[in-house]
Amino acid sequence: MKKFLKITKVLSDKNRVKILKMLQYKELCVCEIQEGLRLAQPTVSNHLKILEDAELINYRKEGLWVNYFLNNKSDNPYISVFLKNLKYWLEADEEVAELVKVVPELNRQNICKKKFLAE
Amino acid sequence: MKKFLKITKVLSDKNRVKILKMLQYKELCVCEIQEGLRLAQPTVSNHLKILEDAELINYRKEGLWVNYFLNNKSDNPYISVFLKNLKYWLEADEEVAELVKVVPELNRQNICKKKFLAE
DNA sequence: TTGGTATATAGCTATATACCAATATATTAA
DNA sequence: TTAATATATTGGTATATAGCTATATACCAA
Repeated sequence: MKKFLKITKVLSDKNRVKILKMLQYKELCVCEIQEGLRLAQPTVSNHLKILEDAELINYRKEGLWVNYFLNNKSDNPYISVFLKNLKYWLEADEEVAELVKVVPELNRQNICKKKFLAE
Repeated sequence: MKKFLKITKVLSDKNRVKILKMLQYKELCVCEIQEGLRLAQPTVSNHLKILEDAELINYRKEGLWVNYFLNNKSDNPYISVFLKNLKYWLEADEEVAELVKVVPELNRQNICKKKFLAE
């Protein structure tokens, strides 16, 4: 029961679901997700930690960047079923469609450069 | 997105999931569910309202009793998929197994009589 | 080492929610 | 109508959580 509730609770937040939808398209680092969601960086990091703790996503480090990706190979049935369903769920959602449209264009160098230039 | 989040939020509470598992076996009135969950009656009513608002369950009135049942015929894919999966999910869960074991024995007359005699 | 940058953690606040007791409502029987 | 009973609603409290700012950590380059 605990495992099931953990997944449903994690999936009951709009921004976490959005992150999962973004990650369907490619591995993303924190700043790219932040750029997509327009949230404060610690807020994004916290959501990622929650998703990772629930084993819905994993990450690999690449220098300063931390790349997050979907845990599509989980042997937890809740996780695999949810992730599979999410692949086609919410595709028609306006907000999600808007969001994933920009995912291919997200570029960490540009984003970080933007931050730098903003000062 | 709203519809999806409503379902996941509703399903992220242990007692609400337990109610759905109980209703797999038969239609139940509020006092029978209360007897199974050992919660205060208003708490149970509130959970039922939340489940009904999310269209995961429906009810029909039968005199003083209100019988709740699963909305297995929903055309909302989130609802139908979740309810279908729940049919076999959590069957091995100890707490759920313990709970559903008593469902066939729940008897509204006895429960209400118990309440009466308890005074 | 030091400086710079991406991410993580800590601490706080505002809001949401699960629970209960008390009360209100709805239905039936007398 | 009045009494009895099953359920719903209201109001209060304790806990959980999503967001933020400020700060710490991790990693790379010079």
